[in-house]
Amino acid sequence: MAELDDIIHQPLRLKIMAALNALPVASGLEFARLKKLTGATDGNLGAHIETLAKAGYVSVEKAFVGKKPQTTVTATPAGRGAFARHVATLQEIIAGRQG
Amino acid sequence: MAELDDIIHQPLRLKIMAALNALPVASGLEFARLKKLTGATDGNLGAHIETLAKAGYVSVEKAFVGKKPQTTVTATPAGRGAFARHVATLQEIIAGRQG
DNA sequence: CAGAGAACTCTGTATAACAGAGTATTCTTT
DNA sequence: AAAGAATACTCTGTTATACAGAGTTCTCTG
Repeated sequence: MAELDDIIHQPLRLKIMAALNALPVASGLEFARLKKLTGATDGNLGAHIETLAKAGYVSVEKAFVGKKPQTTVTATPAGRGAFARHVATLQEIIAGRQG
Repeated sequence: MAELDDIIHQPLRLKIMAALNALPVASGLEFARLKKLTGATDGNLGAHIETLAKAGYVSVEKAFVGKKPQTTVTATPAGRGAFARHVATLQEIIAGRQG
């Protein structure tokens, strides 16, 4: 049976990757938006973003916008590829193909 | 964002539920077949089946067939419902609907 | 410099996945 | 009856990690 990507499979990270993957290539989401979207505490969210970044699935850009710091997270091509494969594997399992 | 079913989300249990869900209602799979399908060790597989049984998602029937013990696992209506909801939630997340 | 806001980093707790060892049950063979 | 084989557990110890919340860093404002 097909193997799922452990990095992506965790619910919070799956949500992050799905949200980023739905965006046009090379655009991202801000930390605050992701926090609202996922409902995670900021410590926890930061840790998961780091896990994704270490895997090379997202890139993180920090900047000051106006007077406030802003972190933007963007899916990398590798991240989009891994997400697509993960989804394909999920669909295969869900469909009940028992090969 | 929609919440996933923790019981079902775990990879091994997802595979078990998907395999059982694909069968005609009221038919099940034997322990040995599930073991082969998932690649789990028997201790681990037994533990996951118990978790699913405790949640009311599967029923477990033990019998002797010929000279050998045989355990058959079957998805309950509740299990099928939970699986369907879980899949719907997954699809929603994967589609990137950020509501 | 005090204070505010954003995004961390760190720490401790709790959960739980997993492999592998040992056990119970049943039948077969001797 | 005792030994052995097969199936499916149950138990144990290790390891990983999710998570909340506290404390920290960085920048700008007043």
